[in-house]
Amino acid sequence: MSLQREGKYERILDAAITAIAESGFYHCQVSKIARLAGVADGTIYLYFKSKEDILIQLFQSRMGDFIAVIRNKLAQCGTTEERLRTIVETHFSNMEHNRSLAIVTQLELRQPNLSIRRAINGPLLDYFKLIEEVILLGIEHGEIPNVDIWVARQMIFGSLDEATTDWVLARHPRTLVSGVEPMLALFEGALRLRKTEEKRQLIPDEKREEDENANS
Amino acid sequence: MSLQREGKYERILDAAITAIAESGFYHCQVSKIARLAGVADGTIYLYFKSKEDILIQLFQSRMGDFIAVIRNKLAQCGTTEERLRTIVETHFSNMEHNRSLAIVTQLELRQPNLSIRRAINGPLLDYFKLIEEVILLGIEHGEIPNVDIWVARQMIFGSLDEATTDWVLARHPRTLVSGVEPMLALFEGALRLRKTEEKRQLIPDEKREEDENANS
Amino acid sequence: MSLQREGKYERILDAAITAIAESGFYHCQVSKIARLAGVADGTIYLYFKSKEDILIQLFQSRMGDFIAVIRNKLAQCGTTEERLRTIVETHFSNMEHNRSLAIVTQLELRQPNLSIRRAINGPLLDYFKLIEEVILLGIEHGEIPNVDIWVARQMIFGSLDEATTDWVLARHPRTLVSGVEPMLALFEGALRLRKTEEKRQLIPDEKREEDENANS
Amino acid sequence: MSLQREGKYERILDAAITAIAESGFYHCQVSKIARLAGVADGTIYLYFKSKEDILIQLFQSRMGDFIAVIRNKLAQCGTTEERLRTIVETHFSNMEHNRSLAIVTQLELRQPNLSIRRAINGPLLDYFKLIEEVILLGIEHGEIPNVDIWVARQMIFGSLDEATTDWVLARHPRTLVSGVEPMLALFEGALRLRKTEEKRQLIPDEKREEDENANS
DNA sequence: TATGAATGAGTGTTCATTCAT
DNA sequence: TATGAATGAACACTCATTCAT
Repeated sequence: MSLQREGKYERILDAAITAIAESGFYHCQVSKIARLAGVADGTIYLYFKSKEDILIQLFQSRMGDFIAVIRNKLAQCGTTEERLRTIVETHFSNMEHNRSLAIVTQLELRQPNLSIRRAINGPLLDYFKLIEEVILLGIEHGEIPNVDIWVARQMIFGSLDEATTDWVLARHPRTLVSGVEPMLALFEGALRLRKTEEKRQLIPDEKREEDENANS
Repeated sequence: MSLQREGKYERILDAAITAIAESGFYHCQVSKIARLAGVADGTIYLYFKSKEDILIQLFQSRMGDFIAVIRNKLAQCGTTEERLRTIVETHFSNMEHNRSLAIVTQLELRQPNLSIRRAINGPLLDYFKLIEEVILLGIEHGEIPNVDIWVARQMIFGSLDEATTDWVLARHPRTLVSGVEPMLALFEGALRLRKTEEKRQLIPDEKREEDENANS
Repeated sequence: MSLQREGKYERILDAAITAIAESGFYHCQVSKIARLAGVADGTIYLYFKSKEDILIQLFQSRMGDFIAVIRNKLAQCGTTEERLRTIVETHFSNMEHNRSLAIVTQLELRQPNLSIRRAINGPLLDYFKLIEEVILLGIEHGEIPNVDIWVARQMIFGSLDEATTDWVLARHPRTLVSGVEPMLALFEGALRLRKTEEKRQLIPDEKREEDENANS
Repeated sequence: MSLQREGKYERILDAAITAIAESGFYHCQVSKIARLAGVADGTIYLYFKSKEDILIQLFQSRMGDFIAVIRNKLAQCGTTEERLRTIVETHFSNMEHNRSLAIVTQLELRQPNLSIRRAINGPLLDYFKLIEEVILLGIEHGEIPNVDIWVARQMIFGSLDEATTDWVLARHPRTLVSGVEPMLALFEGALRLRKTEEKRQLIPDEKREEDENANS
């Protein structure tokens, strides 16, 4: 029974992603979501308080999953370079593999509606914190000079977000993941990332100077 | 501000910015805009085809002004460093001095609605092109290595946009303009900007004037 | 314009009486009232806050008229007997001549709904006060012994009300006005009404005693 | 009150009285009745055809009890005075001791809904007949002059009903039973009741017993 | 141009009832 | 009998747009 409940809950959420991505939150009728989910209109209200609540739970659930995945991957990274790469790669590939969710995230969730904003803020701030932790760790490890963490986070998230929106709006035929390397290069430059090869103590100082020259 | 003298068109546009910033595009009634503008509901439809059309013309008009201002300022810049500074400063100060417009721009214009998107794309692509030109010029002048212009533009616009959204949503008490310097530092790092103070010592005045002419 | 407004207001009220009498307040759709009134659904909401508000204004308006009529007639009565007759006659004939309004009054307005109750109480209490004033005047004039005014009012209104409900529900084929004389006889007995022939000073005391015997 | 031992039918009926008295018939959900009764929603439909049927059976059951009680008490009365007193006292005390039932009876049962009306009519007409029998007996016994029985019944029931509604709506802080004596005085006056204390002095005991047998 | 009363299509939500278990 | 998740018909109300003045 509980399994069926969960089944319907997820089906409604998936249907909502598709429906909202197609028509936008305001133009998408609850009955359309119900039809896509294969349930009756009224059934929606056994799982969600209101139409707005669908949007909120949708974001909290999917963004929660997303952050959990990134956190797991980050735990296995040894350097800031790897961590940045993990964030960019996971962000882009996740969005690319779930275009409807990306549309909802990039467009529909930018609501001025207060209750929606409040509900969205939680998971979003988690993501921000995660990015900021990576920067802070880089500074502590001496990989990054003392940058303004807040602004650095704005740059990283803003860039990923804009690239995703660009892709969602199909302003450009490129795949999202094709932007991973150039984006990473920009981030490393912006953060003056000192590649941590020396940590492994295999690389002589001269080599490092070459790298720095290449970067400048 | 003389309510009687300004054209009704402008008054309706200003009223729309205020009203939409307050309640969001979908929750803001045409009659509210009319009331704020001091005109009858029907009058709106003498100047605008539809409610949607208000949003579109609003963005086109204000974004057009914004781009014109930046273009003017850029014409007077001699270096990529100055040009980047101009963009960041103008973007932030414009948004900060017109919070309602910023709210509309940052939140309300992210509509998946196709006709709105199409109408918004024009001015936005102008802005993108403007940023890309600055990067391209930097590359041509040897101030910037060969970066992926597309991705660089995504980073610059995305960062400015995210910082503005952050400020609009008051996630942070800082003023927007306080982010100018750190943001610029990041951009310069990301673009591996070769500061052109030395350059000037290498290039004769005549040459520099040619560059400036090319930019104007 | 104001005339047209009033025209529609009244038309909606009349339509509501008919529609509610037919189907009951809860089963009667706003669109049915609109159709009967010859206006669009939305027009209703230019004149009334809500469906409930229609019921409230309906009662306040019609009951107000009713009380005004009775008050006028009472002002021309010289004796308690005449006043009681006026109340019974007016109550019955008004109801009989406006069956739909009677249905609404007798059945639909008995709502436990608090806001409806509150709105109804005003005019109803006016009517109660009017009845109580007649009784009080009778006591002051020595036409009625010292009865419990509150309970006397309950009896008078309750009897009129029940007779009206009986008639509305067609439990009996009699006309309402055919009940005027027997009802008056009951009221006069209940109130031990001393007929005020003596006031006219034409009738000797012996006659009065006969009357009293007949009444006992 | 042992929730487990009472039959579910009775528990549902009691729950319905409480729930309907609180929110009114139309605003009271079947699921609320089920919750109060401690049964599942579906269980209601094992005992009742529909929500409407609950109201109908509720009235028929409770009103049937009420009439049976009055009939029993009336059988023990020797005079019309006693019979009237019995009706008024029982009516008021029953209502006062079961306020929720009174609310349902006074407010919720005034439904124009035909099927409800029809179902209610049965027990109500029984009550009416009972009152009319008392009046008729009074006339036959010479205690009451020849009054219009129909109208007299309307007066008696209407007065009791209005007093009860007054009390239900708390328009007055008095208890209901405090109205017994004044109400009785009014009824006796209205019916020109000839008190039978003297009568008993005229009639031998055997005769009185016959009367009582006739009544039972 | 300007008005604002009137329109009526459109939809989120409720809740009595059913039925598989 | 008993359950309670699921159903889906039904409806009050909103608001962008029109048009007679």
